[in-house]
Amino acid sequence: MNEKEIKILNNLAKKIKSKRLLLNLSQESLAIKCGLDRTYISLIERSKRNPSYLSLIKICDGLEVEIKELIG
Amino acid sequence: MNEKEIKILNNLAKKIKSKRLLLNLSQESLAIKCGLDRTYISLIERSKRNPSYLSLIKICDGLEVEIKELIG
DNA sequence: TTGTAGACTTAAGTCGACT
DNA sequence: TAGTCGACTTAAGTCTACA
Repeated sequence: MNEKEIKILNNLAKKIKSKRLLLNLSQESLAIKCGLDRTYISLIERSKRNPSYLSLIKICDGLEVEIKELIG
Repeated sequence: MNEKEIKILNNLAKKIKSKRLLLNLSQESLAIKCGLDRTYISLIERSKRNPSYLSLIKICDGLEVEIKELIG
């Protein structure tokens, strides 16, 4: 994983976390809405994981946003 | 993998393939541009794989499109 | 509430070879 | 040129538990 990729994941992480906080959701409640694991949400928000396309979509659903808002 | 998810991957696959053909690229030449394996491009175009976020970005780079064009 | 760690299962992604 | 297969390595994603 090179510098550019790390930056991309950092950017995604920040957006997910800020959207989650806007909704006043805990990592756990977001995880439940997404159908993903809480520890996994934690990893993503710290740029430790490169989520799959389908996982990204689940997270968008949980955050009630369009994918475009997370990756634009 | 449920029906909805299969549909999502089918949609992605179709868009990738059509963009690739627009550029007159073979799967192999796209794979080289992307830095991914040819057999993997083949799998994605047949909806057999759920690519990671970073892989999606590589594919967009190879296809010279914005991500929004593939997932919109 | 979140981070982290370890152990685990499944899937991503590579590679070589053949049709 | 593209599909497929098998074997392989790495990473995604889950789960329990604790600071």
